[in-house]
Amino acid sequence: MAIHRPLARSELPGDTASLARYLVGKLVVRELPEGIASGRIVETEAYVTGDAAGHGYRGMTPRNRSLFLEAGHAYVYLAYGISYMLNVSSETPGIGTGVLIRALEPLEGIAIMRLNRGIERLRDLARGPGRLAQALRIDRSLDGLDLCREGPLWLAVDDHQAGDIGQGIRIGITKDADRPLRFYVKGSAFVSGPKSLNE
DNA sequence: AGTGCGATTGACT
DNA sequence: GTCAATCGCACTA
Repeated sequence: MAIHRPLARSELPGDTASLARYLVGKLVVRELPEGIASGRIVETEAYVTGDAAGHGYRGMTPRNRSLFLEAGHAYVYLAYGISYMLNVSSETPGIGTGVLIRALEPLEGIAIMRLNRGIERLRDLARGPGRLAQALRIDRSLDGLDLCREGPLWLAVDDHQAGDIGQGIRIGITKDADRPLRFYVKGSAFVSGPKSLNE
């Protein structure tokens, strides 16, 4: 497998929804003591300015401060006391917006991911934000990390041709639930969510 | 200091 | 299909 070139901060689209679409087809690369684990992003969601569903909606707090970093930093939080969620901060410093990475197509380090998840089935290793974080052993210790440079976790380009990208409503939220801010690779078996939303 | 609630998952009917 | 698990944290007082 070729060396992974990190995404340059300068090439990230400036607005959150555009970044969410842009990240579909890019790579998430995780360096672990056992080796590299990586996957292709197949599903994202944007949490934009003025969005009641966004964690930055009510201003900065100890939990969400990473969301207010300049674009390309990790915001990791624990959902439902059970699952960690990986987000990429977007826009300019002081703006609390970001992109949730919801699903990956596993590429490298699949054996590592299987161990981290405790399951075998390839399709379920990183299909869903909590599963993805578990597969890559992502937790709050990675919160605030710069994802535009090599390190324990980063984003990289992929020369693979991305398939058609669909757009629709986000999963699992109750506020501002009708906004079409979810992006996914049409027809991918590695996308989460109900079949009716993945066509 | 107390309370209620999730950007989910997996187990179960 | 339904539903409980589980806990950090934002919010109220």
